[in-house]
Amino acid sequence: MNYWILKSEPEAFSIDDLRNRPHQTEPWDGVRNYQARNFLRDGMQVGDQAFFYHSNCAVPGIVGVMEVVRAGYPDPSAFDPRSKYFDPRCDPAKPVWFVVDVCYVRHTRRVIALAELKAHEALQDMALVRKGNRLSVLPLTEQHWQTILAME
DNA sequence: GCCAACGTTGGC
DNA sequence: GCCAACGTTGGC
Repeated sequence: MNYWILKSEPEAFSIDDLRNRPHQTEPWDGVRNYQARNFLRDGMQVGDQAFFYHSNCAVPGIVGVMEVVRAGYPDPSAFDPRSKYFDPRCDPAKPVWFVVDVCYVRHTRRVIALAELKAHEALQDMALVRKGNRLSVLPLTEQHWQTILAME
């Protein structure tokens, strides 16, 4: 069992959007960063738990919990000319970008704001709170996971 | 809207 | 392989 943080701008795709999807499940698409891609392709497994993080909004922070229900497979949006994530350099025979399917589990009881995460002593070594971090897919230790859950 | 951080691109 | 230019992310 692994733990993750997945970031999304709520104006593009929010925790409510995920809850409202058929089967409350959605491919986590559009990731175009190689390090994040590696986590999607090689790291994430069915049953892994992930926090949903709202970025680039009034109160950035953790808003919910998801579960990985399908492990890494090629990101269809990379091959779709109508998608905003279309990557014309990509060959379906040699996929570069990957997704996992995530399923909505629940909202956290409240937004656990980035400012609180930054202030928590036990989370100082978490990648999310380190300066300049821009990765949209981040691994978490089980200790970080439990610490954050206890902040609800 | 500003800007720091960081990734990517492409000339050389 | 270096590095300047440029684009993007995302907090504030």
